[in-house]
Amino acid sequence: MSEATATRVWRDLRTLVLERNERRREVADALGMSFFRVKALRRIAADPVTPGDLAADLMTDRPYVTLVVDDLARRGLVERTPHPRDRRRKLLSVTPAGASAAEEADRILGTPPPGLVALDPEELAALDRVVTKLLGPAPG
Amino acid sequence: MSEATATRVWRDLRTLVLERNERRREVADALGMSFFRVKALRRIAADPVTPGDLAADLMTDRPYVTLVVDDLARRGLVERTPHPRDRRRKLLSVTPAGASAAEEADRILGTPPPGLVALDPEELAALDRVVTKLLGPAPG
DNA sequence: CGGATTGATTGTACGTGTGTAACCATTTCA
DNA sequence: TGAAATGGTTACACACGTACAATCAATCCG
Repeated sequence: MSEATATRVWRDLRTLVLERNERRREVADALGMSFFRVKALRRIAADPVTPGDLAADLMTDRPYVTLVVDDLARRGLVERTPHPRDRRRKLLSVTPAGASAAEEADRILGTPPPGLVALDPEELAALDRVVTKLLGPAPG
Repeated sequence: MSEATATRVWRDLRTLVLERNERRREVADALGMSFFRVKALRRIAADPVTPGDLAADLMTDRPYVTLVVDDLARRGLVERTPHPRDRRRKLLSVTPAGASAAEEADRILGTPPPGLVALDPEELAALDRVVTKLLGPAPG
């Protein structure tokens, strides 16, 4: 019984996030770049990284990160600075323009759907508790 | 206050669905095709459609649907049959092999994460209520 | 010191998805 | 009946992401 409920809830959660509130296209249009590059920019804006680490985070390889960073740098959003302790590496960081672009992306992606905001406080609090629990210990 | 909570819950929901349980790659690997084509196959399996309607559902254009359906047909997963009332149109439907491939995709995508199954029945029921409400009236 | 390894880059090839124009058969409608 | 519109297809150009091989500087380690 509970398993069937879990399956239905999971399907509904996917529908909510992936279908009713899919904003990849919106963000990509707003920033004028592919969603993949938005992810790269947001990752760099969150905290400076080396190209190698960025490649791992994006599930891609280093050569392609070079191309993506070239593009972001050409747009004036990202800078390459030398790594303080390893001259082979570079540190990728955002420029002010890059930071504000990343903020816009965060704003678009992070704005909760109206229905969520309109929930009764008790329902929202209950949802908050459960979701926090789900993200907590087990990576499930 | 409630708005801040909604924002946090939304971020957590996105993390849960998009990061902790992203299965696009897994499904694509399992079926040996791109996730986009998996979506096409699942859509056709759910109910026969015309190429034009499928294009609208997939947010793409008709010419590309032709290519995708060519590929799925070459794999023996999809068939084109004449439309009963309009000889311009065609009806796309799955073969038995296509149906079972779509079922496998559904199984992979639809299996709830362990943490969700492990919830207390009351918590799961509460989550079920709220999520159902969110999907209900307003499209938010 | 000197070979092996690491990190970033360049280059190349390929599959995939988007967008557009053109074509043909069929249907709709004046 | 004949012009316009619709639906699927073919063809083409292009951006994007994946995957490898190779190169070079810097670092690590025996």
